[in-house]
This record gives sequence, C-alpha cells and structure tokens, in this order.
Amino acid sequence: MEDRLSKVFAALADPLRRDMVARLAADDATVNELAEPYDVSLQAVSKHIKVLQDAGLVRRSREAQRRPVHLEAEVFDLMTAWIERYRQQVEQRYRRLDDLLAEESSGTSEGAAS
Amino acid sequence: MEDRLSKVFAALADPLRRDMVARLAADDATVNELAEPYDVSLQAVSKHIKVLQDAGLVRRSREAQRRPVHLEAEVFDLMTAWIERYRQQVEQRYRRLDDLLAEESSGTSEGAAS
DNA sequence: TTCTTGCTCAACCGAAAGGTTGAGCAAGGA
DNA sequence: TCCTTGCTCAACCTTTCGGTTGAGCAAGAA
Repeated sequence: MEDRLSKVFAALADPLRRDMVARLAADDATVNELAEPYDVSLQAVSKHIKVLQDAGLVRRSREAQRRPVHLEAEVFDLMTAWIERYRQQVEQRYRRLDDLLAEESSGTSEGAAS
Repeated sequence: MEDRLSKVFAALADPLRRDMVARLAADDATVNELAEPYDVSLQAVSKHIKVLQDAGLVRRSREAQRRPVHLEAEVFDLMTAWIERYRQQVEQRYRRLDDLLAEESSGTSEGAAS
C-alpha cells in the first residue's frame, strides 16, 4: 500500500484507531493515556499510533520522556475531497435522470399515467 | 471486523476498489466491464465487488446473465458525518486556544509583546 | 551513578486480505 | 437440446495485520 489516501482509509478502518482519533480530537494525549482504556498491551497501542502517524493523521513530539500525540486535522480534507467528488457526481446523474424523465412525460404526447 | 464504518473505510483503503467506485460514480457497470482495465483475474474483481457490497457501497441486480453493479451513494454520508464531527471538534479547540491567547494578551496587564 | 518512567524495537504467532486456478451454475442463443 | 456468456464458489498460496512477550533505550528523579 503506497499512496496517502489508502493509508488514511486503512488507518481509520480499525475501530480502536478511530476511537483514538476521536479522543485526540478532544485533546492531545500521551501513549500511556491513550492506552489506558483499552484491553491491549502498550506495545500494541504504540503500533496503532505508528499506523496513524504513517498515514499523516497524527504527529508525535517529545516532552521529557513523554511523547504526546497530536491530531493532524488537515488529512480530513483529503478524505472529504475524495468523497465529495464522487458524491456530487452521483447526484448529478440522478439530476440528469430526473430531467430526462420530466422531459419525457411532458414533451412527447400524453400525461395520463397508468 | 464488524461495524459498518470499519467495513466502509477498509473497502476504500484499496486503490483498485476506489477506482471502481470512481468509475461507478459515472455509471453502472457489469463485472466484466469493471474488470476490463485491470490486470487481475475476473475472480479477483468479483471478490472486490463483494467487499464493496458487504460495506454497503454497492448493490448488485440481475439483468439476463449480467450482474450490473450500482453505486449506493448514501454510505458517503456515513463517512462524511464521522469525519466532520471530529474536524469540527478540532477547529473548536483551535478557536478556544485563539480566544485564550487573545484574552491573555489584552486582559491581564501589558500589551508589549516581545 | 543508579533507578524508574515512558516508551520503542524485534521476533514471533494466528487470522485475514488479496491474488491465483479450476470447477460449476444460470440464463439467453443456436 | 446443447453451447456460450457472464459470472460465482472453492481451494490454495503468500503477504500483511494485529496481537503477544522480552529486551532495551532516553530522560528525569534519587
């Protein structure tokens, strides 16, 4: 898996990682803080953070021996852009179809729907 | 992997599947049509479609021996809702931080920024 | 300097993902 | 009826994912 968008979607495909993102939206947190509510090892959480980081969803700094994790909100734009493009395209299709149907039922003869 | 959102994100984590969605946004297509541009077997494409279907991104009908695939655009809303929620939360954090800084530099004494 | 805290790295494991090929089925067409 | 088209299902293989444990390192605290 190479490209950015693939990494972002893959990162968010895991419920635990989505939960982390949700919590990080409220506030930055250390690895220990993040790990606290979950029933997995600290190393597992550390790996999850790495996945989020590689996807560009999160940034890690250093503060004494702590490593606060910070949500990088710009990535959301990347997803939204992708999603909106196709959503709008589909909407246009429906709009065109509606127009076509409207045209058909008025333009060529009748009006008596069965 | 159980929940809907996880499936949707996982489905879109694959570039080939994203490309299929992009093409399906323009128009419905059969399995053969979808498979044509890719350098993988028809069976592989069939599997990919199944993944999209299980995520609710796509619906398959039957039309003679063909099985046209149709994009289900509503799922996009699910993603957008998830993303927007946290994006807005992060924005509010920044806004609060800005307010705090503004308050600090005006409210308590001074004005002479270094 | 030595201890403790907060984390990461490495090796390993089982399950799932994504690919292949081969068989087979359903629904027109000849 | 038998053939062809358009697909799916099943079995198998390799790679990746998410988890584990054990070792180790960096940076305050004693």
